Amino acid sequence: MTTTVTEHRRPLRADARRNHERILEGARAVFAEYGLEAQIDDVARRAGVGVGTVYRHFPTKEALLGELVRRKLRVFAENAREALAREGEPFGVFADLLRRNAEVCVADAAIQHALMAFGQHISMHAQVELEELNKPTAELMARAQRAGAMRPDVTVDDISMLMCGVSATMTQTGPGFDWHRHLEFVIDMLRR
Amino acid sequence: MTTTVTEHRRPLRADARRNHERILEGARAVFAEYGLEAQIDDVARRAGVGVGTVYRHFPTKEALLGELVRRKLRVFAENAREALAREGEPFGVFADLLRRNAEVCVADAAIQHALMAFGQHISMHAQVELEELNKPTAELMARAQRAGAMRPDVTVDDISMLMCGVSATMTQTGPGFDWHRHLEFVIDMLRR
Amino acid sequence: MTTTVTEHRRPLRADARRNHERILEGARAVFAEYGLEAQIDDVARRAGVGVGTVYRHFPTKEALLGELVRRKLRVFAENAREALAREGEPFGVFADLLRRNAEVCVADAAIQHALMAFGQHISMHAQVELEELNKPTAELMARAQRAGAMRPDVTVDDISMLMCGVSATMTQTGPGFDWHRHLEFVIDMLRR
Amino acid sequence: MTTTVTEHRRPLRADARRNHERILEGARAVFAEYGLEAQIDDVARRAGVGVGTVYRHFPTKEALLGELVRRKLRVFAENAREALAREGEPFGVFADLLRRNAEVCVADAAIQHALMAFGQHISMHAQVELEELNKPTAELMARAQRAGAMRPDVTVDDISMLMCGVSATMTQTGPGFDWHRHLEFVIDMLRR
DNA sequence: AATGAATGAGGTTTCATTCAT
DNA sequence: AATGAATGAAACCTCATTCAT
Repeated sequence: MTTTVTEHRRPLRADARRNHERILEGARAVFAEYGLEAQIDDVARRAGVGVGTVYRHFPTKEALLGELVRRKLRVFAENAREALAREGEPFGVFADLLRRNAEVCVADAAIQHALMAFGQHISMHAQVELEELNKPTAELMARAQRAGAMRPDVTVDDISMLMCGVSATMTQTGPGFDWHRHLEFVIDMLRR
Repeated sequence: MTTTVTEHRRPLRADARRNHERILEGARAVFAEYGLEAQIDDVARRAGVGVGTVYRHFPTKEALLGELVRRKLRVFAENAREALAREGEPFGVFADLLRRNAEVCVADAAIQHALMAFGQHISMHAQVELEELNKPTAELMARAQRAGAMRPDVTVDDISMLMCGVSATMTQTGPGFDWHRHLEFVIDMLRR
Repeated sequence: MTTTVTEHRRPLRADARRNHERILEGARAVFAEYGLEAQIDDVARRAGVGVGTVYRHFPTKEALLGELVRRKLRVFAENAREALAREGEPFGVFADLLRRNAEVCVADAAIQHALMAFGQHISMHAQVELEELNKPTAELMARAQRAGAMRPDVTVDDISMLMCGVSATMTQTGPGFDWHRHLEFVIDMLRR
Repeated sequence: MTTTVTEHRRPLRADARRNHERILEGARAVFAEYGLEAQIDDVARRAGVGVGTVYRHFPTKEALLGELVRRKLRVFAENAREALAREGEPFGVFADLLRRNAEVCVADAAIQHALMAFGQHISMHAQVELEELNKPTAELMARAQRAGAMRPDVTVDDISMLMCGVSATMTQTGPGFDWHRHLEFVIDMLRR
């Protein structure tokens, strides 16, 4: 098995790096459009490369999905760090972070499906990214809790768990289902 | 297209009825064990019948899943009607119903996956069962709301939506994920 | 293997005989409509009996087809015997027989397909009927040949062969294909 | 839908072209040996490739059969063009063409079956090839007719039709069936 | 004798992954 | 490093035939 590019063993050639991006973006697009059953061939076509190239960059379909998930988690983390740098009423800042990340999620709900389908495996494949997300999040929560604006018994893991629930609503189109509403229920519940 | 048994055109022969049950039970078991990608052949083997028999009863994999889902919804509805007949503090009765139904869910979380995977389609295939569930549930909620123990703006559809979130936690095994905890958060949300 | 009804081992009960007819007629109809890939279930449904009943009467799909073919050959033979009894110019009488039998054929061209698909097997399954057909046909041909109106080198087998060709045109819908025209060519071939 | 090779979108890679040939040849062989019910797996095995490869080249069994038929028609056409270039008594040249093409046919009579089974569809899938065949054939016939050696009322379409009849004899093994004899009847009939 | 449910070998097709070019 | 053709293990589904009722 060859060294995967994502492990950054050595700096990539410029064109390889460009392909890497195009594949990831293509994957995001086709999974968003056709769901997880989209085929690697579709990803390749969308990315404008051959299947072989996809496999050179990601040894397996699961690995590709995994990277998409990790990317998303990195965006979440980035947003969290930004929130941390922001001035303002702590609970409001935190609530806005949840709203913002939810918007990121909904952009391609299929990745959400991936997150679910992966189930237990995800924590293994995104350990690092999860921690990078949890660190600033925990700090934001601590601030809000110290200010007496957030339930003191809620933990970062609870947030992941509850937000997974909100994501589930995104992929579901039940009668009267509305993830914005779901999210506001969650935020309300966290308050005080 | 052949008449599917589920349409109850005519009373089934004794052996057919028995097989129908065995198939459904077998399906529940293999989906619980191997997830949704379990194959019809596996279902057949587990049920102790030939593949053809499975296809005679359920023309397609989706139809089989659909029936499993409907069955589950019927159990939910049954529990709701029982709760309605029960004496006691309205909110507590309702909360217990949620807890009880959640336990039913977790028995075979894979069906939950099906519920998710179905997404938008489910409401079409389980219209009737959903209504049978919603009727008593709405009545229970109205009681709790009249007693001032439940948020007055919550609707039955909200309950479905929030419980789907809880189900998502069942299928996910994140760090610190605990659906009991998720459920209690939800119950808290609904209070007053 | 059970005794097939077609072998007339013992007189059939009235209802069995009726079913036998209905099955044969149903088979003729569905094979004519859907071609040879029509299923035994279709035959049974059309005949208004269960599959099991079809199998009681005909041990196999091929046997059913075989009987249909034999029936057709019996009609041909019947027509040939009638022609033999008729007065008139020998070649004309013979040509009319061919035209008449061709009309019988076209009624359900699918049986023709069966005749073709069977290929080499048919002569084994319809030996008797073929002879019953060939006897009067040979006599008719001899008359025409004695009268100097038909090529003297043509044999009964040639007629079967040439008429199979005409049948092929019936099942084929090529551009400009017209079995009436094909048949008249054949009749011309035979003349003097 | 993937681009089928037969559409000649771009020059095939050397190995793909080789496989294309091998598949076609394998198909010809197994259909000749086992008839039309030969399976794609058999074709693949005979060609020494995987099933997937067969499906990459021909999206469906019918497509594969179709190409075989078209190939055969191209050989017929090629022979017709050669005959056109030949010196000699026009009717004799034409008769020899029929004999030659009949020999091509008999090489793998199963394709003939395909031709029949296709029935009405064939003209749609082989329009071009049919015209390529009909053009020189019509010219050869015109010559013979102008020379007063061929019946003036026969058309190219009649030839197709009559030759289909001869082909039927090839696939049938009735008692006394002999396609050479059938063909000579046809040729005789066309004379003058 | 009739019924139709059950059977399961067999058929077509898909698609993640490998490998020759 | 890139390409896309090749692979073949599955997956789904059909249907001639058997067998319990």
